[in-house]
Amino acid sequence: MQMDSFRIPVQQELDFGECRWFLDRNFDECLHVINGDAVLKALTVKGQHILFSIEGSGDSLYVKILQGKLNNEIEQEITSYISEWFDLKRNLTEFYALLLEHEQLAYMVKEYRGLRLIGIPDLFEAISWAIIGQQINLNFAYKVKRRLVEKYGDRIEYGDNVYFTFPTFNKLATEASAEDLRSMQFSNSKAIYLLTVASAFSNGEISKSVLIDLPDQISRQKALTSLKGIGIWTANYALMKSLREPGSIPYGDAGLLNALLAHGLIRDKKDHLSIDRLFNRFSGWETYLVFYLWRSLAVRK
DNA sequence: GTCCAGGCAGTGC
DNA sequence: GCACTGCATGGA
Repeated sequence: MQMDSFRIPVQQELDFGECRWFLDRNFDECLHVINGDAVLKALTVKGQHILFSIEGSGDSLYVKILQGKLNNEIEQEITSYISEWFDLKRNLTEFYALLLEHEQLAYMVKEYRGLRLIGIPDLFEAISWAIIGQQINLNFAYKVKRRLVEKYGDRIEYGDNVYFTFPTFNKLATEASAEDLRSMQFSNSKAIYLLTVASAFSNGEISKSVLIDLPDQISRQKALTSLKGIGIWTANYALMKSLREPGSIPYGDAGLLNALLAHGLIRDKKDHLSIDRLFNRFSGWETYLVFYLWRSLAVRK
């Protein structure tokens, strides 16, 4: 019998249930599916359409290939994708120590322990998702993303369901027009932003490795914000989710500000002093703090 | 009708 | 550099 599965050992503290729950949060997510204890995801790996499921089991993740052929190369690619996605290599001890020192936030250690900062390994996807999410509520943002993904992403059918991958920049750069995006309820400007970014990726002007090769966070930020439609929020969101820059705070984020208000950590949304002071206490862990604050906004069913 | 949502570009100092 | 203003698009 063919073994289409493998395990990824996890050395760090991980509560897969917490992560899985965050991946859903009652939103209409189209890029993965929660099925019982498992998370199902489609990816194009080395040109091959792969559908896999992940389950947490003790000190490892159990990955099963549901569609596509497993070989060493594919296993490596998927392993590194999952490792990035769930930030499996980071030791959170220091972050939890900092949280415990904070009166209003200490509870998070107990509540959310083992929740990893869920990332978006594909930089183009991270930026696109940020652009879609600019200044609109998340429910609507997920709807728009679904339309985009269902039209331009790769599809994999399995069982009674269809699974999608995020569209490639080449596909969007060559096949999508502003009018196409408008019909999916992109605003005029966002349609332009997305196409601009797609062609910037397409002509090699920007990519994950281009950014990684830059000397520091500031220059990465500048490289991103030089593109029309990418402001500080979008740039830092992408750096946080895709490059995992620990200090890339998505300043001005509506959810972040609401969470800070809800915890009584700022007087109002312009209380920049308190925000800076808080993040200074979490130096090196700023994005983890942002992520846990976002987590605090989501309500369990 | 009003307010808000995981903002951005432009302007004025 | 910063604060403020207009703008865009829906949803509650």
